[in-house]
Amino acid sequence: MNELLDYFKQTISISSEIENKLSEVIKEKTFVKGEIILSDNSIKKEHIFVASGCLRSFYKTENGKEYTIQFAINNWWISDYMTLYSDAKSSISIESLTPSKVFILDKNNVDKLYKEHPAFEAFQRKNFEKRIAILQKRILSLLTLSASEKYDQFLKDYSDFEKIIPNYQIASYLGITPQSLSRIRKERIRN
Amino acid sequence: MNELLDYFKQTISISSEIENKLSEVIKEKTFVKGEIILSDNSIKKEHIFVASGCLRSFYKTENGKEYTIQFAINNWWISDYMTLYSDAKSSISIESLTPSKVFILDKNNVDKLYKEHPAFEAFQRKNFEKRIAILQKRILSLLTLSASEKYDQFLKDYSDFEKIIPNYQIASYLGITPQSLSRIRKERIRN
DNA sequence: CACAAAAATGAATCTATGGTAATAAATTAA
DNA sequence: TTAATTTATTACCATAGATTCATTTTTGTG
Repeated sequence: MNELLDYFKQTISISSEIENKLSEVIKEKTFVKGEIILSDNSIKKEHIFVASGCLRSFYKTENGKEYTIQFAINNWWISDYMTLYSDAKSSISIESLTPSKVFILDKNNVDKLYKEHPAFEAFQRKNFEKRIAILQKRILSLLTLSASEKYDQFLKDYSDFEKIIPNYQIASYLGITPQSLSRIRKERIRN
Repeated sequence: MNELLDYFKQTISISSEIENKLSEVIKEKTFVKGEIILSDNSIKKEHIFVASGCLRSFYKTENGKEYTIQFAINNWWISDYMTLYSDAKSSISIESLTPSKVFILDKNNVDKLYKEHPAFEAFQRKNFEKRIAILQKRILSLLTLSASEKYDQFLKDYSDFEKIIPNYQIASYLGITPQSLSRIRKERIRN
């Protein structure tokens, strides 16, 4: 059972020839809760597809503070886009918040895939368009919203799995402290 | 003289047949300083390429506050990505900060282009990768940096044309008030 | 279960940045 | 050039959210 192939097949038709090739380059891995999938000193250029479980990508400052870039569940991609697509050396880690199963694709293999199968390129181009819109929206949120409003937005955007994620990580996604988030939550219970 | 064609030709080879087709769908427009290129109630889905001058895209809240999403000069793209690529109705405007010359491509025409000429799709896919890395980087800046540090980053990222942009717009890009920016600048002169 | 570790909450300051308002400087228009 | 308008600066007070530190609650493990 390969959820990634299923995911592709939802949108593009895949010949058995392509399917075989894909199966060769897709690496399936499973992780336990808390396990690190990609560490911040890695130079690996990989695309990560989540089949099950919940993952988180985050940046860690010199003094140990963590900032969450993204959460991801079933059928989401999560990767270190700065390492993948720019020369900026980033220090992003990806960890598994729950037991998880992921499929990992090496950048080189994906690049080959684009060349050999234009349908993948089109597929990915559309994916990227969606991602750009999402990132843009997040930037606007960060610019315009208060802590409480950002939390609202988060609850809406991640309603599917908000409950799995510890509050201190939600706070690190919103750019606020766990204490602030706690205060906001308290306020809400009152009202 | 069509700078957009030159821009394409830097990366992909363009037959005279494609060139003709492109010339048909590329609309050249010039704007004076302060002119609005795309207004926030427009539903137009357009890609905008800057040939000369400096443009700015921004979001305006109900109470009139402006938040700058992006600046763009020569050979940059600037568009309302949320309108282009998601159903989220956004209220983004694009204005010309200087006299400018731009090329406008309708979304439909671009989509056709992808279908008919895979090289464009590949080209755009790579563009999008870069853009994703840039947006990711901005999100990290907004999450981790102080006002002063964000200003530093801005001066680095936009060093080419920092001087053209009024400070109150820089402030709106950083997510701070003009007064705060002024304070930061004063500090720097002192030191 | 019981203990240890991690996470969440709470309360008391502190501080960076916001808001307001007045003035000065710069730009634009006449 | 001058007047009008826009932008930038300054100062003073207000406040959202940070920081610090203690306490409680939850989660994980032998």
